[in-house]
Formats: sequence, structure tokens, C-alpha cells
Amino acid sequence: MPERPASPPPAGRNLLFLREEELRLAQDLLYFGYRDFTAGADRILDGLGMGRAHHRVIHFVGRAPGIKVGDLLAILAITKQSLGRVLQPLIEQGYVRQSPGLTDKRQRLLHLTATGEALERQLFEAQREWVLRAYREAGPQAVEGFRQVMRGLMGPEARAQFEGLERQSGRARPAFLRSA
Amino acid sequence: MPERPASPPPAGRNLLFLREEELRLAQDLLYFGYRDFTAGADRILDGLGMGRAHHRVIHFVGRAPGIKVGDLLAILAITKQSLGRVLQPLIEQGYVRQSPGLTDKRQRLLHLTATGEALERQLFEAQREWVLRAYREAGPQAVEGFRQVMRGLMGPEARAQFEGLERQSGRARPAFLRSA
DNA sequence: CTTTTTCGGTCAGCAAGATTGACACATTTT
DNA sequence: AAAATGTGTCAATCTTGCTGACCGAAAAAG
Repeated sequence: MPERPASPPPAGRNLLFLREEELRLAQDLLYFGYRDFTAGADRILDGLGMGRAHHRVIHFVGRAPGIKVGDLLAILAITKQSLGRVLQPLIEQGYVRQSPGLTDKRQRLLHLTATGEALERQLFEAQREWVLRAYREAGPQAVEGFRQVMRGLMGPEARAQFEGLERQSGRARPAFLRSA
Repeated sequence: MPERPASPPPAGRNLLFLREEELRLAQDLLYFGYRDFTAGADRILDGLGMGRAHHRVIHFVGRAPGIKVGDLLAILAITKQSLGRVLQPLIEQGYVRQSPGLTDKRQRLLHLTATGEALERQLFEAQREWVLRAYREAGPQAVEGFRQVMRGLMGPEARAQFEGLERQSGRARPAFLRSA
């Protein structure tokens, strides 16, 4: 029978961490971690009669102002009918604004209104505290490891989308992704 | 203006990694990572006319054989009506088996049948490959960081539940958690 | 021993958020 | 002029949650 490593992780590279049990633990970790990560924002959304779907739209429109409907659909990986049911109310209630594409007038570029930005911030703050605590407790090196693994869990498409957000974040609303 | 650290994480402890942008990136990371993590199992479930809810039941019954319905409800954080609608078919279709509690006969302890274990394994294999790749690419140290952060993202309840699974995993079906 | 509480199941109705298929319209591309 | 693209919309359906009400068996409390 192989021995388990002692409680602090072994310094040297080894293969024990790939054992089946470690991978099942990863499943648990992702389930519980993701669930509680979203809980804070969910409570706020509840009070507004919104759900996670609304949050995702607000989040990603906030992350990529001027994003095209088609690109948002690709990120959310849902149908346009599903998006429509969430996006339409957000527009009617003044959280999201549409503007025609600059070169292609069929496009509807999406932006947050001032109200939308305020809500985005409120939702962000709820999760910010939570993630901040986890990051602080774990330390910068662990955070870097976390990022690497999460990035590795993405498929090629998601990775491209993520890198699009990563690149443009903090800059002045550039063209989004490599679409067409 | 503060400088960003160079691409490899800075050796020394610093506070830059707590900036707002880093935390928004964490949101993206969790969204994309979790989404693609579940995708493999989802495809299998689709073919069986099951959904993620079924997977969660199979997973956690497999993780803690002999788990009580009440403890499973606490882990899944859903109502017993919601669980019933998923659990009942799983029992009828022979994936899950119930047995009366050893000391308390009101309890129904849940186990996977041989069929259930086969399905659990099939679902596990799908995610195993995916997580394995991410773990391998990131390396053992990053994996340890990932674990720390994910653990930090859990609330106190989830942490206790997770530790219960962690403790008992690999051992011969001990009593589950600290219930009552 | 009686009462109350707990564990689990079940019925009925409702809502959110996803799906598919079909179709419409304006615009861009060929 | 025709085809393809970007977006919107109608209608029906499915999964997975929810609430409220109620039941039965067994355990715990009195």
C-alpha cells in the first residue's frame, strides 16, 4: 500500500498528488467553493427579483463594455432566447444600454448604464470581501497556484475568452476578442 | 501609480495582488473554470436523461456510503422535496439503495448499488482526465495553492462538511460527520 | 406511558432559467 | 440580386429549484 504524504505538502515533485482520491477531493473542493463563492451575490439579487443569470450578464457587460450580443452569447454558452429573457428586462429597467455597431449596424453593442454600474459594483463588493479573505488567508503564492489550476480547467474556447478579458481589463474599452 | 508585478509571481509578500482587477479576474476564473469542469460529466448525463442534480447525489453518496438523507440534504443545500424528485428515480432505476439506520430505524442510509458505482466511475473518469490535465500542467505546488484558496472560499458549514469527506475518504465507511 | 420531536416521504402548485424549432427583419457580403 | 449574418421574438418544453401542507414511524422527553 502506498503511504499518504504527511500533512504539509511534500516539497519535491512527486506523483502521489495525482492519486484518485486527490482528484475526487478536487471535485468536492470545486463544488463547495463555487457554491459559497456565489452565495453573497445571490442574496443581493434575490432582493431585486433577479437571479444568477442577470448577474452574469451584468458582470460580463461590465468586464467588456461595448461587447456584441454574439460574443456575450459565446461567453455565457446559452441560446439567444435564454439571453433575451434576461437581457430584455435589464434593458427595460435601465441597467443595460444598447448602441448600434460602429461599422456593422446590425450589431447591438452592450454597455452598463450608471445604474447598471452601481449594481455591478454592489454585487462585486459582496464577492470581493469573500475572495479577498480566501486570498489573504492563502497568500500570494497560493493565489498564483489557484490561478494556474483554474486556468487549466478551462477549455480552449474559454481560455481564449478569458484572455480577452484579461488583456483588455483596466484599459479603455478596446475591441472585444478576435470575433470575425 | 503602482507597478504590476512581472509575469512570474513576486517572491516576496506584497499587496498588489489584492487589487480590484485581480479580484474581478478571480470571478472570471471561477466562472469559466467551473463551467468547463462540469461539461464532461454533463455530456454523459445527457445521454442517460439525467442532470447535474443526479450527478451530485451519485457523487456524494459515493463519497460517503451509508450517508443519511438529512446529511445529504445539508450538503446539497436543497429541500427534501427537491432531493426526492432526483433520488426517487435513482432508487427505482437501481443506482441507489436504501437501508434502515443501525441504531435509529427512522433513518434511511444511502448506498450506491453496483450499477450506481459503475455510473459514478464513468462520471468520475470524465472529470478525472480534465482535472488531471490541469493539475499536471500546474504542478504540485500550484495544486496546493489551488486547494488552499478553494478551501478559503467555503463558508464554515461547507468547510466542516468537506473535512468530513476528507477525513473519511479512503477508509472503510465510518459514521458520517458529527451529526447529532 | 403519553406527548412531542425528529427523520423521512409525498402531494400539489409555482418560478427561474435553460432548451428547441420556426420565423422575421435589417444589414452585410458575395 | 441572392445568400449569409446578427439580432429579436413567439411558443412549447424540461430540469431543478421553491413553498406549504400533511403523514407515518420511531425516538426522545415528560
